[in-house]
Amino acid sequence: MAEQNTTGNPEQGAHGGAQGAGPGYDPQKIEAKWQKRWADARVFESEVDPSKPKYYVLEMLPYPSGTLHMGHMRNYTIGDVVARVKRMRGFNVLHPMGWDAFGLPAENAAIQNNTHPRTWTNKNIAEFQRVLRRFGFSYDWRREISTCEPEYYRWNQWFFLCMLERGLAYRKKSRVNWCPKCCTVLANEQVINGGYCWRHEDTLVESREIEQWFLKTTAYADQLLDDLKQLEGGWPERVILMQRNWIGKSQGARVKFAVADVAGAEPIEVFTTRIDTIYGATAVILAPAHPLVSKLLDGSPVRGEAEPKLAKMGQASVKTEDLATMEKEGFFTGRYAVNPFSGGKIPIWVGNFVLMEYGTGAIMAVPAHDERDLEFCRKYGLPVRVVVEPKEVESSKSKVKGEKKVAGAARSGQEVADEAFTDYGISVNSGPYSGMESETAIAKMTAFAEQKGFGRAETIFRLKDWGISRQRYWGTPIPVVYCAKDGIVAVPDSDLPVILPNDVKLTGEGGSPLAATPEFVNTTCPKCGGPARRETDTMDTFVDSSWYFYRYCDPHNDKAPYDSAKAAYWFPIDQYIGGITHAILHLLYSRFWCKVMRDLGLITHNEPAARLFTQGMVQKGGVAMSKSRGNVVGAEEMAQKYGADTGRLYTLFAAPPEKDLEWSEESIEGSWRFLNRVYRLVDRHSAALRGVKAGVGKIEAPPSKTEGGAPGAAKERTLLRKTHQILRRVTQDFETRWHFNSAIALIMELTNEIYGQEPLEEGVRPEIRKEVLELLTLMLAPMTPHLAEELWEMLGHKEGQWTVAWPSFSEELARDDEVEVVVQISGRVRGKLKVPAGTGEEEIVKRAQAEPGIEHHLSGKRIVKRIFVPDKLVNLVVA
RNA sequence: GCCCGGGUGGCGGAAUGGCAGACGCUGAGGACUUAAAAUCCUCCGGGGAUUUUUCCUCAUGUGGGUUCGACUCCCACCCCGGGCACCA
Repeated sequence: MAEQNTTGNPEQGAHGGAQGAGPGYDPQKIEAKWQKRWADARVFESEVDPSKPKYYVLEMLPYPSGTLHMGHMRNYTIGDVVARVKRMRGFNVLHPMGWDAFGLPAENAAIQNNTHPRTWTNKNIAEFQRVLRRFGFSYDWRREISTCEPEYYRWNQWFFLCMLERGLAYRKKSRVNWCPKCCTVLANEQVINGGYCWRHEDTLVESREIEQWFLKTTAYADQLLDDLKQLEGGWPERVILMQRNWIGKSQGARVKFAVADVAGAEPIEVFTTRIDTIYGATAVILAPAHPLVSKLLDGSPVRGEAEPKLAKMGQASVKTEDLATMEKEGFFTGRYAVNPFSGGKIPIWVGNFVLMEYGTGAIMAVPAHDERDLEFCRKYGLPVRVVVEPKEVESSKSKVKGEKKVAGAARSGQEVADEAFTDYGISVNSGPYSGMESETAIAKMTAFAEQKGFGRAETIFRLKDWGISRQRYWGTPIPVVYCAKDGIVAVPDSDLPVILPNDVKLTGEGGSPLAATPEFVNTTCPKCGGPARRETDTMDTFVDSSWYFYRYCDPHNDKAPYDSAKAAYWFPIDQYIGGITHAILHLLYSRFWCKVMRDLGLITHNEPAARLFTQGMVQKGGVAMSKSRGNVVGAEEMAQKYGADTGRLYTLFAAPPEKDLEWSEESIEGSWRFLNRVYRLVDRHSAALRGVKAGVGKIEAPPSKTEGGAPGAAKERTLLRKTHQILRRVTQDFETRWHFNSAIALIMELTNEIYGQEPLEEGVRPEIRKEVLELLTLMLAPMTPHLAEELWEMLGHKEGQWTVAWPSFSEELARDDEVEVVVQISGRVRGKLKVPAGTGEEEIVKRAQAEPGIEHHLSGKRIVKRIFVPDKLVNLVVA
């Protein structure tokens, strides 16, 4: 075994080396040792403590399926570094972990393997937990939650009832997205790539109509939008933007068009953001599903030919992918509408591009100023009437474009050429509004419509209410019963939780498994005591993850979801970390839930997370790691081969945290080598330094040149200077910018410097050697905590490193006494000068001019200007 | 189509408007070794001049601009990645 002392073969650590007790770096042994010490000392357990500043750092909770791979570990490593740095900085850190344990894969796996979703889930949780512990993440495991436990989901039910009581939860029949593979309803957000299931990317989503439970997210649309402002600076701009687009606020007006020549006909309401273009409306177009369509066709002269067309549209594909490119189709209803402004009669059409779900399901077509309308009207020969003209043609660029548009735009409202002019401009051909700027016209015309009672200003949102019903087993039962006498009855609080029965047949064949379980379905009405049926839908799992981080504050509370006082201490989350994939769904629902809880009086803040960080993916072969692609690098495998610290270091070093990272087996070897290098360095010196009384912060001033007359005084100064300079920069990288990769580069640089000064015993006093090596281990502590602890102990410390604060650097020691000043001639580097720090401009210029390599650049020329940056650069501009 | 990111050596990536390529990987050479592994040291963007030392020059997607000085700021364009997309 002796010859293996310095082995760098990672396999040795895992196998032979571990039992050998040789002095080499043995991560298996070291990591187990320190994980136990931390657990015994309860280092990561935290409680409410108003005397200390708090810091809540959280990584998005995982869905426990498949294997934990390095993609997961990157996320947790970033969070762990932040948690450990903040802890070293004196914060009371809350850093919890839990399991998003409900969901379809468990149910599918159970069907496939003939087991129970709970068995499958708990097995995975045990597995995940073991691997996370193996990586030494600083979680307070006492706070672990699992969303499939009744202790947790009971509060989903409780929140649901609160919302039901307040009208925020309601039931309605609605057209839904149905995935034939999941056999369940999907939220809009779960339909991806223009019509495919988010879990089964090859499965086209169908459209069905079912009774569903909804949560009224739209009641908070304005707040969800407005409060995004509070997140600016703390959340990535693009996430804010994606949410803003998703909410899709649109300000405009609702305008009624009366139907001509039909006695008692209901007027058609349209929504428009451009009421100023109404004089240019040449048709009113209804969505095929609009309820007025059949009434208009009733008795219409064209009824015969129109009805088959309507029927055909009704069964058109639901692929939203096609929607964008689909040919616009439509037909005339035989009826006319009256333009409330001009009094003119325009035809009423039905068009497949008009969406029933958006606005009023009807539009006015203004072909001259809307591209879609233009396309439609062209196709069917409807007239195009120009009512807005560009303001003065300012630039040559817009002239080119403008020419095209304005060319045919004769004032008469004849056919215009080519493109619709959709910008704001000046109204023309618009009765009394002609000559007004678009903004003015919009305001005046909206006011007029309001005054006359045929319209009003209106704001609409793209955001829809959140459909939470799932016809599946493995989720939170929705706590209501249906009674023949009393209708929909809420399960009283005292009867919560409505327990998800264990004994259920899972077949995977359509419909809800709960509905086929009579023991669950048949119950009594809480109101009248008569027979009743339970709701058999379960909740979308996004409900679970919408508030789980509050439960971490108070995970065992059986009287309330959490104690408000505890939440008030810990919230908002100071740093939330997760993938960009959750930029809309999870984060929007969480924000909604927060606002509901605030209105319930549970909390007082508006937003759950002050800062959000979206880390990049870990890829292999250019694509994200996933089990289905078969390109995962297993976390446990890494821990066995190199140890957790190497795995952690590599994911931090290989790329900045926000960027995607391409996994490289060769590069991780580099991280492994580096840790070995550090280990050997400290190991070599530890015996001599163990008893030395000195260490961090004890050295405050640089040793003077003459100190002890030692020839190594310069060496000591160099070492101390480098160490403190790097400590300063590493501190910045951790605190202000999360540049973990460059922090590691700096620590490597320091290690190289120390190696370069070996043997340190020659000329460097023990207390200085000790200070330098201690700072090195402390800088590594947040990233490779096990190794750092081990080295700290090797240097003679009885108390764990967790008791030590982040070191502060000494400006005095970091100061350069000699600097290299760059000499530029007319902006080009021509030389460098070594001068004492703080040398003045005159002196530098004098020396620069005397420099041999520089002379010839100056000869025969006149210096017309000079720029001087102290201790950095001098630039002589010559003519 | 609209809105965000991003283009730097063979590769991953560094650079408050001030020496482009830190640090690592790969590769080459050397030391140690009987040998290999490991370790330690040196070199490693292109072109040119100089027999060494060294010097010049081009170079951060392309083209302009601002500046004493631009990877960094401004304008236009090209390419790659992502999001949204008949939203009236």
